[in-house]
Amino acid sequence: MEAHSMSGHVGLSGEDVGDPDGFRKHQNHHQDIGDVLQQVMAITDESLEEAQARKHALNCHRMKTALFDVLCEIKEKSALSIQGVQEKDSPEPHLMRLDNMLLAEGVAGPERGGASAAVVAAAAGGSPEDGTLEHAEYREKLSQIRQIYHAELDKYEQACNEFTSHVMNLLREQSRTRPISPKEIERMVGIVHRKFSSIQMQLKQSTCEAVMILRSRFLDARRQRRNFSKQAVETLNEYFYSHLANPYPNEETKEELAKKCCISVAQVANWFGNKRIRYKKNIAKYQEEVNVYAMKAAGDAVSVSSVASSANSPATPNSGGYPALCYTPDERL
DNA sequence: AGTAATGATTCAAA
DNA sequence: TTTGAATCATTACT
Repeated sequence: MEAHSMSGHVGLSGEDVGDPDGFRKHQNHHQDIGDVLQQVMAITDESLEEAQARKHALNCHRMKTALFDVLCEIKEKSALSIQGVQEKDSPEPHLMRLDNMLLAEGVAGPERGGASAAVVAAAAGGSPEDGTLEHAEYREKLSQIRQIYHAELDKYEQACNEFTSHVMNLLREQSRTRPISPKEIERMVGIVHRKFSSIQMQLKQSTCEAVMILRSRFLDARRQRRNFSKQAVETLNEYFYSHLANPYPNEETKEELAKKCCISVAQVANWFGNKRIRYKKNIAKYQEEVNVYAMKAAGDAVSVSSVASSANSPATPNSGGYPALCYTPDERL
């Protein structure tokens, strides 16, 4: 009687209240289900063998199909909420950036020579011939990073696959006792993959950092500075001091100077940038240079005019110590 | 060795 | 984008 009243809420919908047989059956079922649930709840406290045995027993239980149906029903109802929590597939712009960078640095993607290193060297304004020798060590280190990167990546891939198949086996096994749709398995696999890809991203991140450090260590142009030739400095100074009022060569002039000095336009721009600020900072220090180049310019003018007008003018004083070969007319010999 | 000179880079401002 | 300013890292010199 108490059982009846206790479980009244279940029996309310039943039309079999007056049916003793049906009632008995119902009661038995309730007790049965209670037992089964008890067993299920206790399963975590048991040893593995016991649990396996219990699982087997449950699978063979006569109520199993009924339980399964109940689970299916519950799942059906909660399916909506699961559908609502659809995983949003974020495109991961950060990951894309890392990938692109690794590809650009030659860490990811196909094996290749020091193409990127050469490009970087050229962009930095170095002369093209100094590339290969200086970058041998760089390439070696880069390939080390590359090797480690790929080894790690493979390891992660393998671990991911192992784990995925493990999870899938587990789910398949579980699908015997509870309803699991392929979609759910797919979702779990997706979660696993995302976890592993986040680990991969860490690897990519640190690889990127390592490459950046390596790059700044070896490819930084400051580390292989070569002074310009005397002739180049001469040419640049000539322009600078003869345009002291406005030492800002336009693009065309820069190109011209670059060609004359066998350096890049960027280097010309650098030189003028440095020269302007350093001159301005300490004009007194550069006064001597000002005089030297002023005299030179004057000397040039005289020399040119003398050549043009009369071949036997008084010898121009070669005071500045500038290379005579550039200015001495051949007819002098 | 210590220091000055020098080419390159970075970053803010115009 | 270009420039100025500060700074870095190397080379040249004493």
